[in-house]
Amino acid sequence: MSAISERRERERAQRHQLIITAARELAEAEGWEAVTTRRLAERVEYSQPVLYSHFHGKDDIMRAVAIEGFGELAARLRRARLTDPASPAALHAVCRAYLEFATEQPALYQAMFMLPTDVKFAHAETPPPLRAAFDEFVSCFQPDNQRRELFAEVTWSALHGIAALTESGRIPPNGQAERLDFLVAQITATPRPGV
Amino acid sequence: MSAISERRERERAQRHQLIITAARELAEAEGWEAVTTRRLAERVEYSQPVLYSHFHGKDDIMRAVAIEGFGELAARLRRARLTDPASPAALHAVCRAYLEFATEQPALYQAMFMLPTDVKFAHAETPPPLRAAFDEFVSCFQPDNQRRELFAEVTWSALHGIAALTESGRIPPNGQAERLDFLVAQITATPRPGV
DNA sequence: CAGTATGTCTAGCACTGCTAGGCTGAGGCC
DNA sequence: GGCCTCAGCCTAGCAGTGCTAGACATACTG
Repeated sequence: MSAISERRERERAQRHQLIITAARELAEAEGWEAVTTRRLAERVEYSQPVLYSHFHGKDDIMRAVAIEGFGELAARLRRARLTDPASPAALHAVCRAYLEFATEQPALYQAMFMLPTDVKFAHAETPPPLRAAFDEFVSCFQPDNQRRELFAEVTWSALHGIAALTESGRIPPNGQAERLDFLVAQITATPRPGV
Repeated sequence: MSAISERRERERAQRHQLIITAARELAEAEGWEAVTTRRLAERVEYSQPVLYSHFHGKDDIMRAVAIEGFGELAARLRRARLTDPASPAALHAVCRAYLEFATEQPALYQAMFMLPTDVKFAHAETPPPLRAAFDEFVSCFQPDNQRRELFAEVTWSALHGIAALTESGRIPPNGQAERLDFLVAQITATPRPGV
């Protein structure tokens, strides 16, 4: 009984992950509007109700995909920051890594940052990987900087703006490098007094 | 015959606008997911197919709402810029006006900048009001600045990031003034050499 | 071997965007 | 004035959506 239920739980966990992966792949291939419960069920070779024995609904599946993405993003930003930890270079590397992440996996990025969600941000229940990703931005600034969090918040916002407007075709995709260079230069600049 | 068809055309135009306004109000009151063709038809007191004699589909109605918004946004940014045309103050005023616009009319802002659209941005077919809104940002920078467009693009992106992440609850709504002040200070700062 | 519990599926609900086809009433012509 | 035409509108319905109730089968338990 113990071994059997263990095996079942294992299979169940595998299927749980299978659903998440299938949703993610389908979204990446054809966009989130193509991810219907029917198509997803067909892809994992089960009937629709099986999805609902693992998740509360489609939103819940998308949330799971998003959380998976937060972990990957945090790892990627960390790697970028540690590759060149000198102050301005680190920020530049992290920002570039962020934009690359958004460009390479647009559907994943959408689930994380663009589609409606009830994942808590900047809150006690914030998923740790999400907090970790944000902290990578914070760590790019000097520890004695008392406004690091503000710096990080605005940097992240600006990157998200660039990523979101590019992805939806609202700003042209070329010239991304110039935008990145300019953004980092200004964020690390010393503001002229009296403004 | 002429007078009659003129009256008809007038009524038709009125109804066209009525649909746009109803969609906008409904979206603002209950969000875009509540704007269904049935509810919208009920609201304008016609049957569903009438909507399709004015617009190609729901997307087309949302596009019309968005374009209406571009005009209002452009006017608002222009007013803000001209109120205090001195260089850094103008940029600050325009940015604040942009964020206020996004906050006060979240559904309209969504239709303009967040929901999928096929409106052309930075393109020959770009709706003039949209181009005008962007030009308000460009005009905040000195005419001799050869990278004005880049400045404007990044400024706009950063504002959009702040607006989008705030609206979806991904960054907390308080502290918006600090973000605005910081952003404008950095955009107008002189970058330190050699970065 | 009977009974239970678990897991899965079929079928269906209420909704979505959208459209085909019929009806009605007003306009134009003799 | 009376007939015909036609534009405008509506009812009804299609295919698809997320989600669920209830039947069924399979596998474990006493």
